Amino acid sequence: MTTQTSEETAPAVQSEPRTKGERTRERILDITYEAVIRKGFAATSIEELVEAAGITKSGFFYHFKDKADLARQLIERYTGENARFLDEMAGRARELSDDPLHSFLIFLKLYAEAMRELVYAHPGCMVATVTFQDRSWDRETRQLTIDSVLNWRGRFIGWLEEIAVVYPPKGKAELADLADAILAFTYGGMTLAKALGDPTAISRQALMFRETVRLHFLGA
Amino acid sequence: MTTQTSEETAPAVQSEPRTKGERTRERILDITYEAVIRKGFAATSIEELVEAAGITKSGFFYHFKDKADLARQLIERYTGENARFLDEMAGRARELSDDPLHSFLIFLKLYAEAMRELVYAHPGCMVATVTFQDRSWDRETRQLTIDSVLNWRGRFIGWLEEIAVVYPPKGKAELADLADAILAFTYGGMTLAKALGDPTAISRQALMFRETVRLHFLGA
DNA sequence: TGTACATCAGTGAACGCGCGTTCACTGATGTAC
DNA sequence: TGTACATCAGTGAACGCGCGTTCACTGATGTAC
Repeated sequence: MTTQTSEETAPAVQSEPRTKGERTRERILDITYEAVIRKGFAATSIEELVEAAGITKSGFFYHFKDKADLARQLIERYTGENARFLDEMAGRARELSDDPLHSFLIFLKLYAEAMRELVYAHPGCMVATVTFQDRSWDRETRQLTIDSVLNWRGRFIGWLEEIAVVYPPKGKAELADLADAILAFTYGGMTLAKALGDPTAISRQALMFRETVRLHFLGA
Repeated sequence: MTTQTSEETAPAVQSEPRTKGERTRERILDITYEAVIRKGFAATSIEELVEAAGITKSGFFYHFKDKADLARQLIERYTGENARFLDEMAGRARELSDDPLHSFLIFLKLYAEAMRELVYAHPGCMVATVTFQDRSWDRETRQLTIDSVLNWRGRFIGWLEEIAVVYPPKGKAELADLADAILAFTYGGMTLAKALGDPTAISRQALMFRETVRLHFLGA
């Protein structure tokens, strides 16, 4: 019974899961994500997850070895999703201009626009949650998020170096600090958005940073 | 027995506690702060706190009505400490210059310097932890942190308006967005500092923002 | 096309441990007369 | 200066509940022959 035709609340894009088990697993991860963002990992019980997912606790342990395994799979999924999200945006920006500076400025504009809607749904949110929050996560899981941060930091630095070749910087700031600023205003903006209840906080910070980049490479 | 002469590990400044009970209460709050920053509130048990404090669980309940009461007292204390910290810094900056812009730039410099050492010890850290993290905190407690954020946001906006009277802005950014940026790079910088294991992240962001402010009001 | 077996995707009941909380009691210190 | 009582700052033992985890079992689907 209760064969509720759960109307396919598909989790984003990514090759839609084939088997029934896959779908259940994805559903649990969706529910977990939402709960962890709201309350933290330690405060999220398996009991509430399985109730929301419409299975039993033992069903949960069919899909996940233990709670730490759930954490690891969650982070793997969302660092991946974050990477795809940024990749696609960077790719589109590169297509719209051959000039590295202009494509970077386009990227920041696209990013600001996307952030107006995403905010909490944004997978990068998990990074802030993990690094900030809990030593509930095991070492391996924390390392996954750190790696993803370092990866994108490195790519932003590369992009900025590419720009600096064409446009010798007018400002004093280090390129690494500019790259860090993207990460900083994203995580800080999320905190602010939550505290102020204003989801536009991140995109406004993104546009301010865009101006900083313009001034840094082009001058006034 | 075990009258360990606990060598007075004084908690910051603020009118040192007179009675024995006061000292114990402060000690518990110190220990709680450190644990919450590391692991989150839900993941922090009363048992571990009292063990570190060297009392029994029932001793804890002499000082705190329940766990939510501990949370509330913790936040009250650290929003207060944060306010005093910023107040003193703003006060010193105002003393060093009568000009609102220059005193603001001095403030940012002082802030950047202070952040090089503080990072995790910084009481503002609790804001990020509470707003980001846990719905473990009750409504009253969350409101306390939101109020403190809004309070400082308002003061920064006021200061920037004062500057704008003397120095008509050259840049496009809204003053409110500039004010938000201080909060954003602080919280974002903390996330970054933790993720990268680099405590200088915040102060570098502070100095970058300082440049942005300079350009906004003075031009290139 | 039918039967045998294997795998998938779970169920249901029970477990032990730790956690927040309570409650009756207590030794040390402070205050009144 | 000594006694009576009150308050402070806890202790120790017990509680029940929820949580993560296990284990034996099961119905539905897939595959081999």
